Amino acid sequence: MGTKKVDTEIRREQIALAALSLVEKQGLQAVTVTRVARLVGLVPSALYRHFKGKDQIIDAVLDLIEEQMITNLAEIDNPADDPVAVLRNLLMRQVQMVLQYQAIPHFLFSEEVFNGRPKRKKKFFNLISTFLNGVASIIRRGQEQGNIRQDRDAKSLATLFIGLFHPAFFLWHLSDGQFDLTRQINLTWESFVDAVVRCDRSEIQTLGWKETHRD
Amino acid sequence: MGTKKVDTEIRREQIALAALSLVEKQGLQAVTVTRVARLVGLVPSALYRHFKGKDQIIDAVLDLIEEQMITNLAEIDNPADDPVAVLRNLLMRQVQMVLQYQAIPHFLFSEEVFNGRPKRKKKFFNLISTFLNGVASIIRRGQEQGNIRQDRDAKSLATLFIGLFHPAFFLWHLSDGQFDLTRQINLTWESFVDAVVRCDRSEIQTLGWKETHRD
DNA sequence: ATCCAATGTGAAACAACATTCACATTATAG
DNA sequence: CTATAATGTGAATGTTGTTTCACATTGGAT
Repeated sequence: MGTKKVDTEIRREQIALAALSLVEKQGLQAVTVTRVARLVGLVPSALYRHFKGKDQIIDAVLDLIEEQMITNLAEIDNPADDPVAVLRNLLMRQVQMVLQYQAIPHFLFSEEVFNGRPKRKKKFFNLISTFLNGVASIIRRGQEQGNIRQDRDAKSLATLFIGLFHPAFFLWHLSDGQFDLTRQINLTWESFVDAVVRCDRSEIQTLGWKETHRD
Repeated sequence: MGTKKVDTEIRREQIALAALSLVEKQGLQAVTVTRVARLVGLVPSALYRHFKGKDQIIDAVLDLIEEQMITNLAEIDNPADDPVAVLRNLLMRQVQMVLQYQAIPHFLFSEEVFNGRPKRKKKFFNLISTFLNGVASIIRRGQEQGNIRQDRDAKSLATLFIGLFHPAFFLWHLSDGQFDLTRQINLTWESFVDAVVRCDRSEIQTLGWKETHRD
């Protein structure tokens, strides 16, 4: 049948987006060459004009996600703002991003994407590391400004920050949306602030607390 | 070839364990009827004497994991102990468990296990919920005893607790063991204590802090 | 208008799997 | 010892999915 010819660059994007939407609605196993092709309005073999194989389609989807995450981080990290507010903002962005692209937790919690593909796995690990470093540098700025306690390693606080949404996403994912994502995140955020911001802002101004709070 | 006959109950366990070890070493996609059978020393079709199909083999593996998690929780929750110490203990157990059964994060971060299998997904969600409730009840005890601050919801503190190891497991999983799991967990644990235990034990004894620490 | 490269098609190859089934072997109860 | 139920085997079947390839069509450059 006479399907209009479309430039390969556009087709590549269409294909990646189609794959992404399949992941969103039906999970990763739903991504078959046949289904993606049908969604784009092509015949399976046509995809091979634009991608060498299915693997590269998956890679393209990962690239889409990577782009999103990097953008999120970059747009938000304004050195002028209060670092704690920046973190709060970032947290909300992450939630929003996941609600918009439900495919992301599918990928995050999938393993077939990475297994037996060390290169891809490494690339994704690097992405996460970048994100983690970004968060850590925001925290470090907070520590320098005295908004965030200084007796804790910035990087491990960053890991704690990830812990705010990671399990929440997981539970949300597992419960098919039953779990109240926004509410939970708001609650755990408060606890994060408890842990990270100085105990009493009015009393102690510049000092961290060293070991006074522990026995 | 004359393979010795073995009672179905024992075979079932052998098969489940074989599947588990496959998941550990090569991930979920490595679990094929053929491979499991070879590992047990049987022919693929033989498995059907003991399981109705592949799905039930996966279910059996999930049961193994479930058993471990429940046991972990039950063995540790001794009402006589300091709740904070119990949590610390539980955290370490979780780490130990994951180090021993690497299959667990494979399952936790997998989706093909659950997708299109609402029943299994629900069952697993219930397992996690049970775990979460167990943690929450430990926390609640701590709040009653005054070891844990009372101005936070026990359940959301439990979610925060999960956040201590969940992202760490993920990073560890993704980095193929590069990520220093134990170290990270120890660090985030300290922050968790910061967030959850009263600010200064010597000063405030029975009271939680209400809203004094925030603006 | 013609030609050529890019894009699209349909059929077929093929590989990996799960599952079934008729038949073989083993263990054991009687 | 023998009958019988449980367990094991090998071949076959059907399905699903990826990929290849020869051929067709399209659109634009000349």
